[in-house]
Amino acid sequence: MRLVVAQCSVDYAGRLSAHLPAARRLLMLKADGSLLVHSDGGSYKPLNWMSPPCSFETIEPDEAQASVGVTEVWKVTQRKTGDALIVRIFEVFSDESYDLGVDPGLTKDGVEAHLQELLAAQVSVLGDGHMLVRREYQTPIGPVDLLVRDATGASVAVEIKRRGEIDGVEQLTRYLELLNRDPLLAPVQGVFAAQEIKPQARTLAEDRGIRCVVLDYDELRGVDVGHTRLF
Amino acid sequence: MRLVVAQCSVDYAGRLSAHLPAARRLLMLKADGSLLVHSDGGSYKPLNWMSPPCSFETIEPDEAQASVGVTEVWKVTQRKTGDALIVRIFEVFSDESYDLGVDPGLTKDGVEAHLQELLAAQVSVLGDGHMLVRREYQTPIGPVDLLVRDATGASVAVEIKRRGEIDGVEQLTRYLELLNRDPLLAPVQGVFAAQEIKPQARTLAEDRGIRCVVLDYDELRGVDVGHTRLF
DNA sequence: ATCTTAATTTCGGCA
DNA sequence: TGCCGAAGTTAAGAT
Repeated sequence: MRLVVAQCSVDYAGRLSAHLPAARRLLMLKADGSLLVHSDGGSYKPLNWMSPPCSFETIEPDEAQASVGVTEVWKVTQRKTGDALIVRIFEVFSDESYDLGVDPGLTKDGVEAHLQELLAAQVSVLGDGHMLVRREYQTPIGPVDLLVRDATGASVAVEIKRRGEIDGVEQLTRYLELLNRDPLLAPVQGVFAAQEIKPQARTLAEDRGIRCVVLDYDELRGVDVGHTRLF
Repeated sequence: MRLVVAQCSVDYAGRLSAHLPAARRLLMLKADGSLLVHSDGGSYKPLNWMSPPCSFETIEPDEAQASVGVTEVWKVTQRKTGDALIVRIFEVFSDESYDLGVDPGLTKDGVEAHLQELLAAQVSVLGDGHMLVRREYQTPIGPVDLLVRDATGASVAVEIKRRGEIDGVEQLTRYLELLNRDPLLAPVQGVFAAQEIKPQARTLAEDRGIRCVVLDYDELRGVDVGHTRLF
């Protein structure tokens, strides 16, 4: 990894056009040729970048550029899409390279799959007497997160999301349409379960007779969590 | 901005849990206290991070940590959400700070809003005799991108996307359902316009009687563009 | 390889 | 400020 702190301007031409006027920035050049242009604020997204696979080359500035103070020009291009990133460097404050090796990678815990697992183990959260039929119940248009039977034995299709938005309601609606054609299952009730449900999604869901259930992750995980604390 | 290259392990506890085993990485500490952990590959997304606003503190390693070689512990916390990132440092290879100042920011050109603007000015692209009624025609469930009348005077609702996927078709379907309840507008024809339309989206749209139109950005922009070339 | 879906999404716009 | 939708989304999993 090569880290360059420099006064520079940046232009991107590809799926859109973008321009960064000259300023002091960090240029991060990764081993795969990709380039990130970071400022000293904002979130993790760079001001501009080029994703791998891409090729890096350094160009001598032409006379016009040199006359306005450009000492070096970087050109990073993506072969496939034709996207190009041009960095014009006016002054370099630091230029260091490091060998970081390959990263062993991240392990995660607590995403949607985990929510599904927890809810499957406690479908009674959805209502007294509910029983799990199957997780990932297969249909021709994709799997329903949970298929459940309520206390009366009626079928319930559950769509689980971390954040419940309109997309999820549409998805569940398509499943319900299909499941309700099956005489062995129909009538199938829909339940939209999420840690957080957006008002628009709730409105749409209820308008379609789909019940909304807000999930409490900590509660699902159990009171006596005993999960490792970091500090 | 402080750049530290170090052998370190990272743990995140917040909306989910995540762990990075010890390896050589770049730690980017921004002026707002936010932290990015980058490896020497992948795209612009860090392996792990903490978004602002957050606070940074350094902790002395306890005996157990010191005994396995931890020389320093960083703790970055977000007040609001309670998220915490813990970086355990084993060895520092470089530690440099730079004053980058505030970035003037990015200017963009060529996104969806621009497509809508261009198409609004040339609705005849949708068919001979088409006339624009309104851009961003308001409905109770959100604005329709373009409301148009065709050569016969019939209403046409246009949904514009950069990339046309199923979501967009669903969105347009909801609008059409609503607009067709209005006797002053009905019957309203739907047009799904995008630079690129995914096969599944096209199938769904056509199945619902929605016409698909592929937009050519360069063509909409006009032949004599005269846009600045980068190289 | 292509497509679908989630994301600690981030980011901008508008009410 | 909160909500909603787009993004040069990126990234992971399934087909």
